[in-house]
Amino acid sequence: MERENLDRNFGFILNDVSRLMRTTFDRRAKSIGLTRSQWWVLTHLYRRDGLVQAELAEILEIERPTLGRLLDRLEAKGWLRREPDPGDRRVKRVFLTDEVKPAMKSLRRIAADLRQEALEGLNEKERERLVDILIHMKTNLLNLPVTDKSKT
Amino acid sequence: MERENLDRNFGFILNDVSRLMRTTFDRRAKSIGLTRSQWWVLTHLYRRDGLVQAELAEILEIERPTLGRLLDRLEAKGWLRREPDPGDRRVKRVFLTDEVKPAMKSLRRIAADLRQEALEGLNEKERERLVDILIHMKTNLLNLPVTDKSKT
DNA sequence: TGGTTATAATAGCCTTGCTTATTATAAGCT
DNA sequence: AGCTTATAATAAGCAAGGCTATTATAACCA
Repeated sequence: MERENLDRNFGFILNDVSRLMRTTFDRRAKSIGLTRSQWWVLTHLYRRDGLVQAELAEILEIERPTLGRLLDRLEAKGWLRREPDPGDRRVKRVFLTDEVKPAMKSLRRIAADLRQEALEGLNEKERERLVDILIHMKTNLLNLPVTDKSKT
Repeated sequence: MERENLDRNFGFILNDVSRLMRTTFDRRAKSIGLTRSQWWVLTHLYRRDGLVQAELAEILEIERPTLGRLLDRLEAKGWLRREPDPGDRRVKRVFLTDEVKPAMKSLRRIAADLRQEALEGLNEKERERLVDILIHMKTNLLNLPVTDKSKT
């Protein structure tokens, strides 16, 4: 047991697969000028335009400063704009610009293709099972106590 | 189909799970002063000390500059040292220092605990199946053509 | 031998994560 | 009203990915 099989360490395979999906997507989307993370932001705004930054960060499950910088870049490139909230001067609401729509279509296609290629050779049942397992794991991880727990 | 279910987009769930594993590990390992990526480097060196940087990057499946900076930090903190190769002056070989061994034990424990917690509620068969699926996906992704393929 | 090609490591730049700390503004309480 | 607490956004700093370009050295070949 000193010699666990590193090649089947699922934590790192998970990491590898996740990284490969991200980098492949980013390479393919490069000509459009968007990364996968940026596309994901736009996708959510596309469904619910005018969100407050804090809400959007919550939905995307990333920290607010992380989202802040993503929005900086997206705004600089003209994909969205931030507008002050009339009722609360701390708040900024985020709105997509019109340039977004056509790009979204290409990106959705890139995403769908990549998903298809990644899952090639797995039948529908296996795919469903995979998603179920991942959701299960995510729930496990979100329910971990925040504290160190190096005892037990 | 305009309204695909974002919550079951496996690419992003995968990303979430991977990120949660990483950040949880890193928080727990913080007191030791190592990150998960750094631990992974040490783990491989522990098995094969004295590797050339390029070989190590290949094994870890990360780019050489990425590894280079990881090694910078690890070297600065005294976990390893780089030594010139006597036969090829371009090459540096990487060796663990003695401080590493005790830390490795704690980290292996943190990793095992986390793995256990993440997989809680999944039986052995499901776990095996998960790893099989992930390896399958990884193979798919590694075999993708490098080119853009926005046709097809 | 000398010129070209290939390889190892690194520098430099960009993105996206997380943390912690600041600043401005709201909300809530006495 | 005024004080305290909470919240929104951002700044600043660190880590780890990627990519491209540089530099030093080997290897190859003519």
